[in-house]
Amino acid sequence: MPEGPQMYYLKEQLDMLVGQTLKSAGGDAPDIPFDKLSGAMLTEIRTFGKELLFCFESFTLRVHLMLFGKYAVNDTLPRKLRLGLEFEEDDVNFYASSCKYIGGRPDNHYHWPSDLMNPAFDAAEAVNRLVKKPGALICDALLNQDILAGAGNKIKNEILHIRRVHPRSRVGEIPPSRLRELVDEAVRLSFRYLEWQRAGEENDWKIYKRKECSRDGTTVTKEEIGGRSCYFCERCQELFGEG
DNA sequence: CGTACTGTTCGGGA
DNA sequence: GTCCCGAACAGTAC
Repeated sequence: MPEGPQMYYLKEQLDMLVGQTLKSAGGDAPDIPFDKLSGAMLTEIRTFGKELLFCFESFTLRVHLMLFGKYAVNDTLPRKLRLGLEFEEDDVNFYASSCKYIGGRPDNHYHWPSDLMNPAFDAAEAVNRLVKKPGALICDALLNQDILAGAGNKIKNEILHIRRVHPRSRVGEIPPSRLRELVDEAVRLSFRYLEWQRAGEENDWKIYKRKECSRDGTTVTKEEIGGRSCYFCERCQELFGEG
């Protein structure tokens, strides 16, 4: 369940842990001093893009579900435990995910204005980061977590379709105003995605994994560009430059 | 039952 | 140093 909005939703489901003290921690995640964590109080849960951050007074535990990560709240799954956190009242277990120990508070490790769902997100700054990669394919740049933390392959394909930009376009060939539209759309779609989850609704994708373009009915082209699957409409998405 | 996939990191070679 | 590629990780749906 990897894109930013899903992690944000998971944070909401776990917020009842804040204020609780860690009774024990375990798992096979490397480089985590499990024996030194007990007794710490969870002060806050944050997200940065696709990362979930358990913030304690003097350290932070970072969880990234990658492609196949699984978790269970007040429950276990029949597979190898990567990171298990047992609090006074509740517990949470992570499997097949990337879990790391970060000394200190997360503020020293993360640039919050890069995170699409953070109140501090700065769209103009994000456009500037894009502009600095003129030779990159737009479909790659949108997946770069240093540029837009939290954007995944679904959000990428959807915003390119909504804002009518062909995935093979080079960033440097796209007018900055159009880049700004893509960035703003990434934020908008992230929060819409969050609302779908809160409401328990299915995602209403307009191009991703569809057979026909939801706008004009053109057969959707599926092609691997820049190493990831792109779904797009040859008719309504504009190619900037030679691609 | 083979294939694809919401993701990232690492190492090697040009 | 940079860019690009493939491998590795690993669970489930179709």
